[in-house]
Amino acid sequence: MRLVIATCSVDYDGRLTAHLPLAKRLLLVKADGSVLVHSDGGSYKPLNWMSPPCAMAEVEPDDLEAAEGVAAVWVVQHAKSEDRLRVRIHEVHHDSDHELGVDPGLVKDGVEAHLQRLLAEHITTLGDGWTLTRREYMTPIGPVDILCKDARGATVAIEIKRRGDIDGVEQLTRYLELMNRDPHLAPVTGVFAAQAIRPQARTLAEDRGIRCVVLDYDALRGIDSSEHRLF
Amino acid sequence: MRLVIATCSVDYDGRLTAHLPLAKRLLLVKADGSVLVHSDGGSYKPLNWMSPPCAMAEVEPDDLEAAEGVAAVWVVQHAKSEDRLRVRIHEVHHDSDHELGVDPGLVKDGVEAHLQRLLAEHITTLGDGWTLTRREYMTPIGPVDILCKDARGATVAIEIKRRGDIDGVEQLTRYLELMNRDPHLAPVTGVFAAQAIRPQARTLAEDRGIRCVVLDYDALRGIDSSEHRLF
DNA sequence: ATTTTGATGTCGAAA
DNA sequence: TTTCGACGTCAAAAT
Repeated sequence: MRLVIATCSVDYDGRLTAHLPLAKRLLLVKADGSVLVHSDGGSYKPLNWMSPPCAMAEVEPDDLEAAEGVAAVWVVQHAKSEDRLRVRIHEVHHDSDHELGVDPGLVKDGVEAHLQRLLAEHITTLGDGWTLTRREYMTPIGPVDILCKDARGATVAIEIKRRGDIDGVEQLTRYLELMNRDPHLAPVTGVFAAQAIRPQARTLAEDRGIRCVVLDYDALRGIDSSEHRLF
Repeated sequence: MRLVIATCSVDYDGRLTAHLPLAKRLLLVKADGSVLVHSDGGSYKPLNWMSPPCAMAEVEPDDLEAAEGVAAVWVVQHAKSEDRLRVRIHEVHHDSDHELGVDPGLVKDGVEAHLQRLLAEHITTLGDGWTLTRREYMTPIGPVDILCKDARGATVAIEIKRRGDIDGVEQLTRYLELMNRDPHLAPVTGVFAAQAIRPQARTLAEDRGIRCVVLDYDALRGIDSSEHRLF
């Protein structure tokens, strides 16, 4: 990985045409030849870039560029398309190279899916005598996370979110409206379960007669006997 | 902008939970406090990151971390949510700081918009006697780029793309189907106009009776008297 | 290999 | 401020 801080202008031509006026920026050249142009702000998206597979070549500035003070020109050409990037470097403030090796990669915990599985396996945490009917119960407008029955045998639909927000309550409400129109299922009550429930979401849910449950991920995981240290 | 090459592990906790095992990576700290973690490959998207507004604080490793060889810990906390990033640094291989200043920002040439304006102003390039009805003609499923009439007075819908691809033909087809169900408009024919049209897209379009037109941007701009060197 | 779907999407414009 | 759609979307899963 090569890191260059340089005063430069950049032109991209491909699916669109874009231009970056002369300014001081970070140029990041990765081992696969891809190039990122970053400014000191904004989001993680570079101002301009070239994705792999591509090749970076340093060429001599032409007469016009030389006259404008361009010291070096990078041409980055995509291998499979006509996309290309032209970086005109006026001044280099920093230039260093670093050997990084292959990255082991990101591990994403599917928290919502995991919560659903844990809660389904321990449905009695919602109340004694509760029984699981099924997970991912399909309806015409999408799957209900968990369908179960309470101690009295009444049907309950559960919506699970990592963060309990208004839109999750709205989603559960739509399911409940639909299911309560089905005489085989009605009456169906709702449970809104999340690791954290925002006050507005709680207010809305309770106003609609939906019970709110805050899930303790670690506690659920703790009582899960099948959890024998997977990683 | 601070550039650090370090052997580190990273944990993100927020909308999801994610973990990066110990490896040598680039840590990029921007002036606004945002942090990007990049490996030497992949796309322009970092392995992990924190978007502004956020604050980065360097804290002492706890006993457990110290025992594992952690030399320093960065905690990056988002200002408006519970999202946080924890970077455990084992070894620093490079650390440099650079003053970049404010970036003048990206200039995107709105080529498609420009093409639309130019073609609307020179609609007769499609045929003598053709007349413009309007640009951005609204339908319930979106705006038709240009609506016009041919020499015989029949309505024509034009879809304009920089690159003529299958999906552009599908889009125009949807418009034509809809408009031809309207007795006030029907019959409506279609023109698919682009700077370059892929063979598959041309085949599909012509199979559906849609005329394909390759636009010459420079020629259209050349005949445009209003184009008096804007930049 | 191709299509569809989700994203810590991001980003900008319109309402 | 919120909503909506497009993106140089990208990337993974499903077909």
